[in-house]
Amino acid sequence: MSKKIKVRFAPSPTGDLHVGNIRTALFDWAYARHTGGTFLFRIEDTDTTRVTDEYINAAIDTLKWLGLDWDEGPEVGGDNGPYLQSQRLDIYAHWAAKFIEQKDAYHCYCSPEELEAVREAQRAANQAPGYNGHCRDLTVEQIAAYKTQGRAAVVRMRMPDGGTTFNDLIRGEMAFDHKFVPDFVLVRADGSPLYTLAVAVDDILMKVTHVLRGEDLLSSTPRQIRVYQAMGVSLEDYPVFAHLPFVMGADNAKLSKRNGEVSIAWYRDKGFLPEAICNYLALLGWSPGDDRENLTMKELCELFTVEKVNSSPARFDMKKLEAINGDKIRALTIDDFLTWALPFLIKAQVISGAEDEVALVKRALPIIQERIIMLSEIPAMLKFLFVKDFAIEPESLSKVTESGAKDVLARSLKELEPITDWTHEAIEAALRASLIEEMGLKPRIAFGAVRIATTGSTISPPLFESMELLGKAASLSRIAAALTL
RNA sequence: GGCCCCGUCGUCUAGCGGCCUAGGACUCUGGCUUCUCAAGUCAGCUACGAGGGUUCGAAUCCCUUCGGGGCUACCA
Repeated sequence: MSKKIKVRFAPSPTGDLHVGNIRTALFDWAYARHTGGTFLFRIEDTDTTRVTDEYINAAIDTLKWLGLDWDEGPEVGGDNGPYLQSQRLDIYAHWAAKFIEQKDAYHCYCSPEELEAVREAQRAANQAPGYNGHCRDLTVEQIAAYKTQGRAAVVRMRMPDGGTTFNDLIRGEMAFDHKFVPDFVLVRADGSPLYTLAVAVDDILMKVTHVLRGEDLLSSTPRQIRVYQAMGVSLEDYPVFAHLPFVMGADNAKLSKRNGEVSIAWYRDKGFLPEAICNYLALLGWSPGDDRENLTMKELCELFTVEKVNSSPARFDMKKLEAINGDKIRALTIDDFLTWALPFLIKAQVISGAEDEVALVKRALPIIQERIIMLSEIPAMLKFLFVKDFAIEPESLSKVTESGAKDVLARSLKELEPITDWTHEAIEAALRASLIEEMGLKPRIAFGAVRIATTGSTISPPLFESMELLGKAASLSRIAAALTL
């Protein structure tokens, strides 16, 4: 029996989680769910100068919002915690000491300045910059001398001659010659651990079986494997690696602040649905193999396999995300749509959230559902139903003050006044009979004038439905008001 | 510079030696529908980076080349 699959997502929250992080998290999660395995969430906060509590909490919040639930990690706990590396310092210290004792690692007394000088020289000589092994085999006298100078040492892993090979699930057989993998630092001079130590130790201790991560970590894999060896892990207990291709910005550079929106918080504020974001991101670097594209989270889990992940990088395309978001919004039930819409309307101060307002919003949602691609468009679309100080947008004013329009409005007023059952059918029947048939006007001209008078804009939800929602009193008073302009 | 990864329409992709005069989706263009805007629907544009091989046959295999990206930290 093969062991149960455990996939981990281990971000280093040095800022808000961005699109690339989330795509990785999504794949990690989907793979765990697909295989019936465990999804583990770990915070890599060994770089205390860059990771903050605020970012950690934001990361937790973002994953929850997206619906990527984890089985082990912050808040939910688990048998292999703690899941914040900053709380596991003693564990790393133990292994670092052991590595030194085993001579797998050694103290390096070179100062940052000296190392930089070496690299500078290497660059000048057109050589590959990298640690030159200066402190690999210091004598006791040399060590004593350094100590007398008061030098603090880092712990460096000794890379043996030879190479490392491993099978990447996405890229196949990978081979790295140790000539190009210099001895690397495990522990800083102040005693704090580095990612290089912590990832490897944690993946083993937390019994992670599959490491799916960004391809930027591909060339650091031999270092992780070196740590497994030093830990005495047997080959069959090494995690399996799969290096995901990048998500890039429009100009082919890595996605960044200046190159497309990266922060998931931005997408949330804009009114993208989590399911749309996940659906779109899943299609970046992966496809189910057939022509299916509109997938629910459930279908995603059922269909997702690492083998189907592409090896080439993908460009982020906002237009396609928008298209998918529009699809997802249209697929929402009215109750769900209402739940998503309300916060946007309240935040924009279109409504306060009162019961009668919510009821009206609920009636109005069906007519705007197929007209928006983002939830943030809702306030502008429904504003006309709620504004106290109604005013026609300046750029459309002329279309309602011209004499032809005046005739249309005057006639409309006359025809609408007697209507007792204020429904869009009755409104439409009355206006069509008078404006189109009797006055012989083109619908777009006639209805255009009424639209501007009642909704304040040339663009609105369907006119008759809008007027029904607005109510008879408000509709008539707005038309009457337009007549006086 | 060195090491590594990658290369099919504008974009995301299907394709894993013959089913490909390369399919789907988004975008774009045009038509239909139509009270505006959408939605829907129909049609169209556009791709195997280049050059060599291997083969009866290559987008699919090999080599070279060009192009893009990553790593080369006491970041992750």
